[in-house]
Amino acid sequence: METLRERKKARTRDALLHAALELFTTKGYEQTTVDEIAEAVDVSQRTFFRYFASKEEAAFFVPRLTETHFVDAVRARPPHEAPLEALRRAVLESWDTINEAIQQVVPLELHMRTYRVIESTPGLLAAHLRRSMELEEELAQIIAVREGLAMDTDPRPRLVVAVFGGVMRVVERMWIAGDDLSIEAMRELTAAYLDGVGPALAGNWRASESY
Amino acid sequence: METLRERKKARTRDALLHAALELFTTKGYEQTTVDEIAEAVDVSQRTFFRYFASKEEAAFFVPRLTETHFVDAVRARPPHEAPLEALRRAVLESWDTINEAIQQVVPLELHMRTYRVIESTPGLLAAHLRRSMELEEELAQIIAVREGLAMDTDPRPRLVVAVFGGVMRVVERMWIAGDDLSIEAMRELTAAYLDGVGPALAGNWRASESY
DNA sequence: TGTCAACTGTCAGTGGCTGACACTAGCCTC
DNA sequence: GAGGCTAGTGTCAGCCACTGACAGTTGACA
Repeated sequence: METLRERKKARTRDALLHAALELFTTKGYEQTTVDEIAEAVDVSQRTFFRYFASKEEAAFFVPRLTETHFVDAVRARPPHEAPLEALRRAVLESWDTINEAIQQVVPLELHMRTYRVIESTPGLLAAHLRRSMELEEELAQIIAVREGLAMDTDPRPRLVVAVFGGVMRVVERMWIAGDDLSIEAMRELTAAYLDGVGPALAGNWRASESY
Repeated sequence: METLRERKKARTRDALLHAALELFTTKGYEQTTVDEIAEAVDVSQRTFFRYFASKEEAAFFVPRLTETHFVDAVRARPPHEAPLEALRRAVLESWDTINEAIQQVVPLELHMRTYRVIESTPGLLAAHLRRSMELEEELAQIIAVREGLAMDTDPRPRLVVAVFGGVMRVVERMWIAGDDLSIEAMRELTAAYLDGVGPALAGNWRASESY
């Protein structure tokens, strides 16, 4: 059974999160002070910092969920798949299931708006990239274990993951820049770009005008 | 002719830069306050912020030089080279010439130490990654022009550059982690990893145990 | 040499973040 | 169901990065 204390805690945390994201997406991240967030929920500033280690952490609360979700999907991939193939299937698959998980915490539309804020706020973008790098390190670890390799001596786990991460960041960018924000659009971009890497690296682009 | 004012200005900027990097590398970036840096040069804190927009900017003063240097090298590549080939040659080439340029501003050894601080300080690492991303955007632009493509519709410029950037970040990581900090070691890593990308993506690693 | 502009110091203030302490409210035991 | 225990909170004081405003100083240039 859930105690009253815990329910109360969860409620203020949710309230703080909502207030924060709502303010970030309306008046901008840097223009929003922690005092304002706290005031909107009617708690002290000090309390905000007991729930979130920093103002930044509030912005990345939902993204953190999706990352965990994706990592789990990679871990669940059958070991006979080649590394890049496993990563590819894991992303495509995790998108189908992640939305429900998000919506239990925050309206999907609010999360989308937040994502835009992250991409357009220098400080948040920087933090996002560092988080991506940490995630890549974790993925490389998983791949290395799958393939029975030592990451210290063999760079290949990190290389595939780095390439994969690079492509995914281009996908994010193009997806957000475009006007079709559906999951399907994202799936198509992902598939197309991952397929496009090989040819793009080869480099005789003038011969094959496929775009 | 150089005026006295300008010389004086250059001298305080150099002094501030040196003091900052020296403090960063000895007691750590976050443990160093701007007041300490200013005090070491015997100027007011306000003056520091007139030379550097932020504490961060001081840490990235030298890296910014090397980036510009590298971008110039890419621009100078003959247009018949394939994109990835041009990028590859540009890095390898720019390393040979960059060191002199650095040493005119800061002792090479101090710069190395600073680089380590950047990689191990979360806030600086995040900033570094964002800078890398901006650099990649610039490179993609150059590539797009070289190949006569529109970046809005054709993702290939961004894709090659993203892959290239990803590999270079792995190179940085492994190079700093290793114990051979010579330029030659870096050249070898770069060449090996760039060559290794294709095979690593293919994925049947168990067949070819080349590492 | 005197005037103008650039450079600097001082001061006051904002915002993110932290430690310390006192207080309140839910929990658990007797 | 009254007691103590403890988790959660508010208040206060303070650090640090950073900024605007104003006044003083010092190099440039006629």
